[in-house]
Amino acid sequence: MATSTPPLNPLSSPKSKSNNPNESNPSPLSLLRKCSSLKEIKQIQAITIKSNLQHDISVITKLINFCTLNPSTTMDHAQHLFDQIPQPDIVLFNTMARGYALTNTPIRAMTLFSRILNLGLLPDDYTFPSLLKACANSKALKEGKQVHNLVIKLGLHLNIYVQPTLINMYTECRDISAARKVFDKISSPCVVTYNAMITGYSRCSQPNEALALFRELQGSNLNPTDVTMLSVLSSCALLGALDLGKWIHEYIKKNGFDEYLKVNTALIDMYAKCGSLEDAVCVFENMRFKDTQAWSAMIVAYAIHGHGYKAVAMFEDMRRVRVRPDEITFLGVLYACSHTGMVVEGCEYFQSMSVRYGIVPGIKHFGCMVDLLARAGRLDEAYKFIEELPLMPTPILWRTLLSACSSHGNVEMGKQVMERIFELDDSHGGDYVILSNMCARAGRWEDVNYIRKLMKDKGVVKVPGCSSVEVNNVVHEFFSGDGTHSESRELHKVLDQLVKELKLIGYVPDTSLVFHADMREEEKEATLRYHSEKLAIAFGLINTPPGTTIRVVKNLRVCGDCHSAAKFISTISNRQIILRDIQRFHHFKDGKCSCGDYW
DNA sequence: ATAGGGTTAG
Repeated sequence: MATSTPPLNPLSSPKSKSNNPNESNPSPLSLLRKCSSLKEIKQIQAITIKSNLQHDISVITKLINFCTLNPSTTMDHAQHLFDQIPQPDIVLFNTMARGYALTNTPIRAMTLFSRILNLGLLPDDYTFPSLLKACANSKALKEGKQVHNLVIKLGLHLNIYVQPTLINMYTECRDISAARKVFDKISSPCVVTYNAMITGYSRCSQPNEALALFRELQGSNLNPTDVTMLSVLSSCALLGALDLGKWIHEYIKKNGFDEYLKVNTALIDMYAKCGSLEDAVCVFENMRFKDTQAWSAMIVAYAIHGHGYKAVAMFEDMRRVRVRPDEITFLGVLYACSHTGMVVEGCEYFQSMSVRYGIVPGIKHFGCMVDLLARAGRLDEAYKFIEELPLMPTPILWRTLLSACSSHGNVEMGKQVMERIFELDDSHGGDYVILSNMCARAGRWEDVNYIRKLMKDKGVVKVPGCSSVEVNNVVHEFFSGDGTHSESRELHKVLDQLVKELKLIGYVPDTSLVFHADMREEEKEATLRYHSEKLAIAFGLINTPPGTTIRVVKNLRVCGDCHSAAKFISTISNRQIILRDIQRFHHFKDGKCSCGDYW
């Protein structure tokens, strides 16, 4: 009878099924070959019904497990199968929980968990990794802690599969100290647990801690893995420390990790973010096989270095060799367009994203579009664009528009936008600073005073500007007006002299950017002169041999006056200055910047 | 039958 069914490829062989239908252990599971599409799963399901196995819990578990191989399209079906089982066992629950964790539907996972407890079933070491992953995905710290408590109660905190997910849950919920507490209690962590902790540090922007733990791992008798290298490279990228990154690259080559596709992608990212586009290109070109992620990393690399046209050309190459772009590729392309003023092209790519590739634009794509329009001065269109969004706008979208209002000097719209931001979040110091600077430049001092008072009343603080420069493998940090660095006195003198020389070749300090309205002109100039970027550049100038490129990393957007000064410094000192700010790179050379002043 | 850490964007 089985032979009369139409040919079905997922079946291993119809013959074996009719061999011994009533033997004690015919293992119907052996008939099920791995499959993941809904169509294949339904075909197999039809066979289980024919063989009257649709109530066999192990068969259904297997089917549901197939659904978790491709969960985004098959989990609804899994749910359907699951609902028909009157008394699921713990294995079936675990399988479902895994699917929910992978589809990012943590609430369903937690509901499942309550059901397990209510039924009096005992969750085991297979249950918790999925549950914790679900909590991590949804950043549900409260639920995560509950699960953690139960893990301890059941004595499963020693399980090597549970430990990394516990750490991962805490770091994804941004509770890094809780994660570290878990880590410290483990007597001999395995390499996966180390990786979870190192990754946690880098995801929480604590690259130095990540690197310290990597060194500890090197000192142990465990061997780092490719995953370790991904997090370590990500940490180098955060620091912008090129020399360190190069050292890690050597280590990667020596240990054969350069065979891994993802490690190479992370290398491209690291080199790009450490300011060496050439090295990023070199890694990319040496890759034998390039996937979507590798292409995306390279597109982003060109984009953040101001080579918008090159980034777009890369995208066209990618299409030519038939690598499918994903939502992140498009973020890179749109970013490139907005930072190069390619408004028409940007709009076209935005359209083609959904029309040709079926990618639903997310909030970040909309953010790129706001930036694209607003940067180009089409402020009204950008405003309308945000208002007509199918999603709830985040303060980030309005903030993007606010920056553009500032660079285009549109105070009226700036105020309007600020109101919209305040409806959502009034605790962001940077917003006040932008608006205040705008008003100051327009000479509206009463507005400036009002904004300052508002900040004071609400207790809003602005993030201090901080710039760092790497000299002889040591990263030196400077804060605005900083007098703490050991060489600061000398540095101030150097800057005083430097600014005098810069003025001779045409530099004019832009004192309208100084926040305090009631300062005298000389005081304002002095404040400007000791901005963190300038301190870092000056430190680089006096501590490196002539002609060396100076690489500076800043935590905020570069200030307009420092941008202007850096151009003049590149001329006067005959140096290349590469400055990474929170958004992108500025390459200063011969009095010009790679951003073309479009920022 | 079921299980851990992951790059690219922001």
